[in-house]
Amino acid sequence: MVDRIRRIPEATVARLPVYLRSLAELVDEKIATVSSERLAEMAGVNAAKVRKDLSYLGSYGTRGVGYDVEYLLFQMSRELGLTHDWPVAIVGAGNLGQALANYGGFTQRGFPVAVLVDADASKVGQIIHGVRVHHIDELPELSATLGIGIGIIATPASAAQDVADRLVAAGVASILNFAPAVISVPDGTSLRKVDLALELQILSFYQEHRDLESDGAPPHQAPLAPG
Amino acid sequence: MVDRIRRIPEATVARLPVYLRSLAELVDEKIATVSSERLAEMAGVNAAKVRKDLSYLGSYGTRGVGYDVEYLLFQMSRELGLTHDWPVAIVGAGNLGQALANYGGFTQRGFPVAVLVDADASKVGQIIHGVRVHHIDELPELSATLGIGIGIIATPASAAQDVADRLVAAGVASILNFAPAVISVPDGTSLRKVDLALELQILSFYQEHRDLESDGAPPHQAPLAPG
DNA sequence: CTTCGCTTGTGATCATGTGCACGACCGGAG
DNA sequence: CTCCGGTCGTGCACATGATCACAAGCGAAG
Repeated sequence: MVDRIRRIPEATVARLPVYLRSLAELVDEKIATVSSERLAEMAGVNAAKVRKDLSYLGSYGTRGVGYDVEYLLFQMSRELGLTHDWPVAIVGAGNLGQALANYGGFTQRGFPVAVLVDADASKVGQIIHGVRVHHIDELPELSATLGIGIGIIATPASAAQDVADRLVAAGVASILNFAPAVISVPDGTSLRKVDLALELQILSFYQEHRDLESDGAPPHQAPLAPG
Repeated sequence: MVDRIRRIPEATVARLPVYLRSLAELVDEKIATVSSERLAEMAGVNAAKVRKDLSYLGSYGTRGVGYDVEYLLFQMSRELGLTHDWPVAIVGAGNLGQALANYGGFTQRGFPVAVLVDADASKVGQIIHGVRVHHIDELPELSATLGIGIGIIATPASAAQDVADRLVAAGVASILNFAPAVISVPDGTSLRKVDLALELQILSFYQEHRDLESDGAPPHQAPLAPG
């Protein structure tokens, strides 16, 4: 592979964080090197896939030995852009928004909740888990001042598209959407979604079909998220 | 297509709930028929994909006209197993578990939270949003009595695999995992995961690479979840 | 220096998913 | 009855992703 022509496949990108977490566990256990096979087991994937995925990052392994855990962890963090913090803005200070602000896992993993934003003036000024609620009209200034890199949409579905537009207008190029709605963003903006009801409905489908197909057909395999 | 040989592709299954939501909107707007093109726009996908996806359910469209909204909605609900409720058990009554129990969207969409379960005896007996907390050892009886179809893991990562094993042992064949850990389940059990930190890290990757590649390379397209 | 066991990196193959293009078919107009 | 605009259903080609299998390369032992 030539040096800088590594366009990393989307499917691989989605797995890198899983490897990262596995590597972090290995560091905790003071394990210095790891084989693709062991890493595959920890990440719940196939060993060949691990090797191919890691090869997109560069040739960081040693044949006959494996991968140096700390070095690989560092390289992967660098590739994922986790060597610095990404301040996050949560839009929507309702149930979900508050719960997300309360969830400590974000800050701990380099995504500090810098600000909560809501359209409801009566919520502005409240402090939730140490984070102040601002009015959504302040988004552009807040984004610039706080260096917001990622916006999280935690509003009702009806407001989601408008909020997405405002985030884009405020210069936020990465959006995580929790609202049960399809939203569209311009090219150059990344959008991912988390939809709980959707996940449950997918589970429902497979369960229902397991129940129905009690005749000879082979059982469904456990289907995992598309990434 | 012969009558009952419709093995629906995984990618299609993941899109069905999105179509379902779009159809529900159309019903609200009293719209009787819809073309694949319109539905595609609402669901944020390609029209040909819509037609192919829907064709797996059967030939429910009319050439020159489109799809009957209500009829298609009914057929899709049936296929997804949404004609009856799926009682859900949430394992872990901490921050996340309580937030999930509070989230009304589940019950509303046919997934009532039947019970909260925790290993901490001091939490047992509490009522959270109308749902009583039981001890995790009671899982088998609860599962049978309440007809639990789906288990939601909302525990710390360290407990996730053990909880999954207990759910499977209690006869729960569909699991939604919120814990940031890879867990494995036997064949015949469906497993899906929701990992917030992972989503943020994926966004971080693309943002970092947009920032870096300010030279001639074409911009990344907004990457959506693999389904 | 040579051999040997082990593990990586990757070419090749197969499976799955996407998108186009077009024939099949419907309903309405004349 | 025939024509015609419109939309579905699907065969086909292409893109992406998963898996296999194996040569290349490393380190240790003798």
